[in-house]
Amino acid sequence: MPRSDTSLFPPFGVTVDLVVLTVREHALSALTIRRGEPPFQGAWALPGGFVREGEGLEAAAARELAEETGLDRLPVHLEQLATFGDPGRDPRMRVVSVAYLVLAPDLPAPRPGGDAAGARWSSVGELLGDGGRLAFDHARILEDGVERARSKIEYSSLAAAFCPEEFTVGELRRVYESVWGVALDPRNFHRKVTGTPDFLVPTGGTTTRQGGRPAQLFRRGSAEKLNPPMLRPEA
Amino acid sequence: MPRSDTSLFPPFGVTVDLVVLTVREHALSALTIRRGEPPFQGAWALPGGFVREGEGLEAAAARELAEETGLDRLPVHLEQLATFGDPGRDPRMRVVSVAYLVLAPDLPAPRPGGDAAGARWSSVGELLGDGGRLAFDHARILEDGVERARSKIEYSSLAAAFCPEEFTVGELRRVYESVWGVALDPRNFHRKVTGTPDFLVPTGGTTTRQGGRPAQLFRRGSAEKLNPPMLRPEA
DNA sequence: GGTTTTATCGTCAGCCAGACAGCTAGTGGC
DNA sequence: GCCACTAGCTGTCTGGCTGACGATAAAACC
Repeated sequence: MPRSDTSLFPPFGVTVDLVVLTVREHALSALTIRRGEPPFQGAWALPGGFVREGEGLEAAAARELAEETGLDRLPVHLEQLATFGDPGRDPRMRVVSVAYLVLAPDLPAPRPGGDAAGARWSSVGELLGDGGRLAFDHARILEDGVERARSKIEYSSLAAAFCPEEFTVGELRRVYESVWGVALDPRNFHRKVTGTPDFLVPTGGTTTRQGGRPAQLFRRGSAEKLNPPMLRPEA
Repeated sequence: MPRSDTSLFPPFGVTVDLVVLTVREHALSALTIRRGEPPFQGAWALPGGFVREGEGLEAAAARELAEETGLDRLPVHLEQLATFGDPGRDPRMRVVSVAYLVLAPDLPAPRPGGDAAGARWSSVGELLGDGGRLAFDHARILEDGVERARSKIEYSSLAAAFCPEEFTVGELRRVYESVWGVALDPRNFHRKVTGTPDFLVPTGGTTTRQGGRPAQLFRRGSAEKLNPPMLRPEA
């Protein structure tokens, strides 16, 4: 079975699929599009599409993200998630899909592009519950993306990717609470994040957009890892 | 650009590549094969090969592992690592490679199979240093696999995958020391691993194969996560 | 028997997280 | 203006865990 004889091996289609997560109204939410064509016509699916000739995988993911959401030049986080290639996962042909995870701040309503008949944000609870039937194996992909996000904010500063450029400690705490689905003690959380060097940089400004006493505004600091990590309550 | 029109999109070759790690003689080592055919004929590379029609990705990885090493039915750990698909990474055609990570106990010498002209274990230090030139982008893949292994033994019980079925606390400690390249305090390590519930199960036996006072033998317990994690010294 | 090697048990101080009290400074109702 | 309400911020205490390291135990080698 010489590896160099490439003609003996079957051609695959290669796609990228995007798990785009944000926090909206206290709920971790994912971007979905309504499919305009078969298969799964009319069903909701993760945005994605075929990788083009001569195009890198991450470049394809960035292109699809821009096409589906108009998210260009926005400071979002994009990383490879995993690859799904079970035979039969796409009824048309053998397709291997490289999934990417995108973490974004709360965005304006998405504008459908490409072949999508619609686009919207839905809470991952609904998408993964009984009601939401995602096309292909996209429920599985979404699950993996959600779990990656949940575990990654423990030991990295990635939670700030869900926040606008300037944010308060309380807003950051509500991100953690929404992603993990738990309540955190505001005082201990404050001590933790302000005590980690280079995690948050005060901008000097304050805001009262959450009501109550004015809160200091911060920007993301240079620290990328959280050591020791933020502990997720076991509950 | 309708997604359903599959004929417009270029065909890709899809391969799996394996980062097979073990601990030999106090050094984290990886399995490499010598390529018998162009491109990179005569160079060392990670084992791998094309995914077959109708074959799942993980199944392809398991098949290649068995072909290259005869590692069948052995209790090794296998997980997907990442996918590499830069245009031009394979001079023959557009190839997307799904890398898998395998953690195995110290094994007998590998027996080359398939199209390999040779197979051997080399320490990752040599492979990634100046001397070792791996074919394709395999150095990058190996780096990612090593980093995954290093971080994963922090918070999971995966380090035991490098040990034989029965092992001592000291042997497990030497695994951590070899993978991280640091020295750990034997007393604190002993307290940590024996104090974590369901991590180690005593078999009742003892051994002196490491010299010194006889040590208790243990088997892997049911715990898969280590909470709180084993801390890697920053040095 | 003495030395060496490795395993195992203890002790102690410091750091950190969880629990929780108390105070501050805005908004909005009356 | 006063008062409730909300949210931010500071501080204290305690228990658990880690790192540093002393001491003992049981084998092999000389």
